[in-house]
Amino acid sequence: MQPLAINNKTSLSEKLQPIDNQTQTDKIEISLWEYFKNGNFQPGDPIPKEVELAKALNVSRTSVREALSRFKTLGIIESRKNRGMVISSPDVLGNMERVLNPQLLDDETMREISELRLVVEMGLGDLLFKRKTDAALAKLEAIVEKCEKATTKAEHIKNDAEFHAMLYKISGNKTIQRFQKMLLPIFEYILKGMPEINSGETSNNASSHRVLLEILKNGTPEGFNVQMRSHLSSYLTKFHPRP
Amino acid sequence: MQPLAINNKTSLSEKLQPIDNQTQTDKIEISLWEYFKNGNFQPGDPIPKEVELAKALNVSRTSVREALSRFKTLGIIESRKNRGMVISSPDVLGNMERVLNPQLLDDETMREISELRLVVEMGLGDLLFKRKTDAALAKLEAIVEKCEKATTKAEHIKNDAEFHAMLYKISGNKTIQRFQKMLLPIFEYILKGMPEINSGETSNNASSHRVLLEILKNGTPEGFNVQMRSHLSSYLTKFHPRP
DNA sequence: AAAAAGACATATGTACTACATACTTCAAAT
DNA sequence: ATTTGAAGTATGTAGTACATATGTCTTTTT
Repeated sequence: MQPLAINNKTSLSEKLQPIDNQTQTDKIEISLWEYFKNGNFQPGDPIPKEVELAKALNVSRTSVREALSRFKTLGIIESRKNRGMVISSPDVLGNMERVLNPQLLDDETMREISELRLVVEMGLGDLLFKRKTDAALAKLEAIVEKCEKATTKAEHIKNDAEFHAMLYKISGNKTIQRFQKMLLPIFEYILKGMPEINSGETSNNASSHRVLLEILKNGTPEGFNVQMRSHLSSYLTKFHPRP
Repeated sequence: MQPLAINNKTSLSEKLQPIDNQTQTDKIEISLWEYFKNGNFQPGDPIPKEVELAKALNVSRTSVREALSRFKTLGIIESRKNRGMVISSPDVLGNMERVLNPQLLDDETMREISELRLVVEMGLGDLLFKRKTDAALAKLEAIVEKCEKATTKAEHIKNDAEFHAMLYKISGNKTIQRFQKMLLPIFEYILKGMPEINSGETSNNASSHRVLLEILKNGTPEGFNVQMRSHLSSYLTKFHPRP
């Protein structure tokens, strides 16, 4: 009945390794990771059949399937009916996209993501100058003109989105383009929670767009960044007003 | 035996919709998505038991488990032995992280990711000025001094990484910090494939770091961005030398 | 009466079996 | 030679049984 003598000066977690709390499937997942890594598998390479893996690992096909299912979810393997399973090239952003849901994320994370969005946009100048073409600039100009003609608030918002979307397109980087598009809903969700920002600031966006366009045509990356910073500063100063 | 009369002028794919090629599990996944969305589920909320879901959807528990397994992999739900399953707050970057593997990604994607990394870094100025503290600047200065004293190439590389890591830390945005850290291996992998870049340019990094530090202390975000751009320009010009 | 111990119930995890389905391959037929 | 058909194969789905961990309730102990 006497309790075990314990040295209270060292934390328990230092002395006690957590008992094998991993599920069978977790272990299999780890084993497969190692196997794929060491085997130097590349996209297109076939992997052994489920039953073979089950036998080799001495576990049931059920558990192997569950582990493989995780890889499938991440897009690391693909399976077709008879061909078996093959390593595939995952969609880097796809997994993130499925999870970017305001309902699920906490506010802090979403604010940080919104900031990231702004940071990307502010750092975009060089790519734009590197990749801009006359055709692209013409399209951008058309959008700017639409911006200037817009009257309702809804129009302003829509055109603003279009303007920025066009910028990403000009960047010539599809990953960045998709990334920004993904982040947009989060950004807007956070903005909705900040009433101060929705006030009349939409009107000067139009002129600001015109300036950005002109700089992009005849200016320098430095100038563009400066202008973009002031274009977005109203957002940035509102984020994270913490000490 | 006579072949069916076909209007050859319109392609088959326009007239024939591809047959429902979704697997049972796919359908269940979609149903569950809807169910979660409409049910306004939030992290911590419990979801029905596997058998109940199976009954309600009129499918086997096996398939329901596979669908749920996908949500678990994405971090949208968690399961504990008897408590059942609960909605959870997913790790936005975690899923991306598991997939950022040079072995699996194609070169184009990795180049785009490397560019994204640079873009983020170039857009970071404002956050740094917003969040910098004397303590943080002191730490940064210590790193700069280490940079200046470094002699071997390995030291240079290590110190350089440390300098930039400290910048992200100062940004006060843990998501961005993690994001950059994730992207680093891809960035370095791409760099390895560009021999021109590895040449003597490491030496002037040290002085460049000193300048960045001084600007961060007494300068402006604009000035910082300009300097950071020139600090990174050697990388940027090498990326994507396409028409 | 409070606390500890034990028994029971429950939901997920694992295993095994059986069959369905889609795709490949190869042989036969026209 | 092209098409048709049959057999084989690996994944997908279903169902059953049991293991295991956790929570709950009851009983016992002090």
